Amino acid sequence: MPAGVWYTRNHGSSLPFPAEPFGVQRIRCFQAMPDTVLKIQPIAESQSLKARAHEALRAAIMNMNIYAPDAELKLEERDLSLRFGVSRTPLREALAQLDSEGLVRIVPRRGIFIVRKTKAEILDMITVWAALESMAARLATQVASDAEIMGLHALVDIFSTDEVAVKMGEYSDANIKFHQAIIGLGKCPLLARLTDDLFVHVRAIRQRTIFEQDRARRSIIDHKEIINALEQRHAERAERLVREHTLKLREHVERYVEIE
Amino acid sequence: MPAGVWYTRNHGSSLPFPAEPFGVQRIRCFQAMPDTVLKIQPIAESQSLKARAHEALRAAIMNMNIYAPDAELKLEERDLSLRFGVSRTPLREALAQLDSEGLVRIVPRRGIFIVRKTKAEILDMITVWAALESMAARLATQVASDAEIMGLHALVDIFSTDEVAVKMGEYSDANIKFHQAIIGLGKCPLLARLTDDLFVHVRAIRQRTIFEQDRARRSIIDHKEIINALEQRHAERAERLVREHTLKLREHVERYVEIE
DNA sequence: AGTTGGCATATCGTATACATCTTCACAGTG
DNA sequence: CACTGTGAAGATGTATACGATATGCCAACT
Repeated sequence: MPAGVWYTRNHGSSLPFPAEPFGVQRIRCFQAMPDTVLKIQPIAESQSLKARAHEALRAAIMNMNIYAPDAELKLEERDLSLRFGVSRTPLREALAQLDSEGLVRIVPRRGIFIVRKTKAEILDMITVWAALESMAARLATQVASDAEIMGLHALVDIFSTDEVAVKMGEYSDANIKFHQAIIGLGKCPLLARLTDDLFVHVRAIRQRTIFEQDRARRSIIDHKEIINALEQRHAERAERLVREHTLKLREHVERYVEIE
Repeated sequence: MPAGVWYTRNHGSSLPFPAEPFGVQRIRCFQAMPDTVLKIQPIAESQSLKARAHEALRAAIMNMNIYAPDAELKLEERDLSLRFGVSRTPLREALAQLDSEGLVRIVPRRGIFIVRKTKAEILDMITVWAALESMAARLATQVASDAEIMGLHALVDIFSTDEVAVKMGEYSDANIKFHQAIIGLGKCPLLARLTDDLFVHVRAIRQRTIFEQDRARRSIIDHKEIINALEQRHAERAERLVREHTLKLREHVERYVEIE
């Protein structure tokens, strides 16, 4: 058994269990594998309070309709601290991260506010989304498997262009999943991470606008064309269709949507 | 003088001076303007220690060649705390931000490490850069002024394709500025912010590769074509040229550059 | 000789304490 | 009546304290 294995195991992870200070007990964590060589899989890093607070806050904000007129946008550290049961320190570190992700804004000495984007910022986000998703589509034509591309049909075909009006809620979900799926097919983790940060806001807009002005029906048509381009491995076309599709959303928002 | 002016002035900013707690003294900040109406420009927010630490660390990391074999990648909180002259708390908040920006990685209980990207991650970053800059080019054809586009010549024309070999250092700078300029012309702040996060790494790669294999000469040719497309307000072409130009870099890195 | 166990030290994560600033209300003044 | 100044209360920014864990060294053992 090479010594390096143990270093690998130890590197970059502290233990997920609260108390287990003994080397011997650590070894017990390793279960005998059927293979002849011990296969080490990295242990999930112990979630620091900071990390957990970050996750919880992010989830909470994403589940909240921040564009509702009566949305409570101010966060109070002491309140959060009490509700999470941790002190302000890890909380503030989590908030600092959310700040640089653009989800909240820390105004020195004034407080922490959930960010409600202005219309201009939302248009920017849609633009960036178009750039990223269209690149993902381009990549997908090169790296996605046929099966993966085929999987997209499930998010589109069940809705005929007529049925859409009936299954509104479902289609809104499927619509959003479709776009996420394309980004996934690009197999570029950074692309996925960046769109994650935009997701809260773009999702809210997609949900809000999908049933305005016949957009759902046209959306399905676009999606089918996109799948087709991907299936044909036509990079330029797939990229262009995705970009144009998202820029249509941008156009629609610019013309018809009033924020606040 | 409308009362609202004062609110505007006070909102979202505390004072940039260390000690000035009196309203009367604050009023002295306002200088008489030639116009009849007092023009208020928002005062830069008082830099919290956190913000300053963030800025300083970011600058320090960006000025460091993190890909040098002997680069010191581990950061120690106490050391930084002493050198900055602030306590660990604001420092840690700054580091939490740098972590979510991807510039450093906080490994619980192990320390804080400046992130050295893997080759795969660098390829991803270049890909994303291509997506963003090409979108910026598209936007630039619509929103940039003629004068702004003309300004790009300054970063290209001074280097003839022959001279490039001579003025290596200068061209490396100009090359990078050219790409930043294009992104600026898109006038989409989000686009600029996202590329900022990629900048450290992409810049390092551009600097490292620009003089390999005749790339500088070809780069100038590409840049001239890009300017031309922008001048003609040809969105599709500008976008395509920028994308292809950056994807050439990606290709080059993938083939010839070894990271670590 | 190489490996294991124990201990000291340094560093990190978190909690708490303190200083400062903002906010809000109300009294005072023209 | 409107505006300005004052003060208390609450919230934030920062410093420090403390417990827990990782690391490195040295001795003991196989």
